[in-house]
Amino acid sequence: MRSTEEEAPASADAVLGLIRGRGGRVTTSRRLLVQALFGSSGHASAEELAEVVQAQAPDVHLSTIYRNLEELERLGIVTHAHLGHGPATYHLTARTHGHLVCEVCQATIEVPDEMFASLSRTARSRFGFAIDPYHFAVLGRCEACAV
Amino acid sequence: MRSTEEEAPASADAVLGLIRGRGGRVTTSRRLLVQALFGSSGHASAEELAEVVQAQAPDVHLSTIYRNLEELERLGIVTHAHLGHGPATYHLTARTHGHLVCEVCQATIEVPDEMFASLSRTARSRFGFAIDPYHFAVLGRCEACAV
DNA sequence: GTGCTTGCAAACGTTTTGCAGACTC
DNA sequence: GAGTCTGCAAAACGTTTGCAAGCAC
Repeated sequence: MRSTEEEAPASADAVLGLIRGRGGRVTTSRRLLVQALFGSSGHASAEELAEVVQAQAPDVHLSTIYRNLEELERLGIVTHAHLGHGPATYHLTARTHGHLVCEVCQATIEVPDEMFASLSRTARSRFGFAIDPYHFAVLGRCEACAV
Repeated sequence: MRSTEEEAPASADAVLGLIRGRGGRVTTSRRLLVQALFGSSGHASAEELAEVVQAQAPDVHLSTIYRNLEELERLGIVTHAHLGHGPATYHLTARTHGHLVCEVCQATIEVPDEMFASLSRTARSRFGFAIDPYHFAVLGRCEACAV
């Protein structure tokens, strides 16, 4: 379901090497951003990542974070997900996983891939459609907020 | 899965009666909006609904459409769904259904409820989570855009 | 006349873009 | 030095809000 294009770079340095290999420049903002991604639990918005980066380099602008995240997505290193309303969250592609998000309290449950196996199979056989269960969370109500 | 609170009003007039019954006023913009919803195929954005309304009453403002849609959602008559990036779509609650949306070409497939039965069961038993498969579409790739 | 509703304008939060200067290679 | 990357400011997008005037009841 998750295709490993090449190998996923396992360290910040490996990612920076990949950037350099493609003719890109290794700048302070990029180094710090990649480090922030490796250090993040996996649900960081652009703004949160910016704060981590800015702790070390206060002048890095939010638009630079967005531009670099976009570039990292093009390289397949980063993936974004939408967990309901509010900002998108960014994480290393290797750490991708599905989410259940409560519409009421915003609680987020990370779910194992096999939960989508049946839906995935049916969508493919009935509609030729390959679902990507990671891009948008599945909304609903958690136990505490049940109606 | 879909609870019929009272009966779903079956006509524009019935909806307007419901509004009046709650102390609300039946205004031109409301009448036209409700008619637009009954006339719509079911995937209309606020802006598209505004255009339909404005064909008859050009001065109706987009913000009025948003306020009225909000009110209709409070009454349980209207539901909105997010089909990927871009604006939300609004439709009569009675016409709610799930969606598969292609990340590449935006093609939208309406899917029968039972496609989510297995996911729904597993989410409930494993996490006590009641999924709402209508609020956010399931993204992926359609047959034509498969990788 | 009461008070709900409206149009307008302005703000919102998230993300994107144009530009001239700064930096990596 | 060539060309990429940056900060800043401003715009874009969909949506929400404050306000005074306008309309349904």
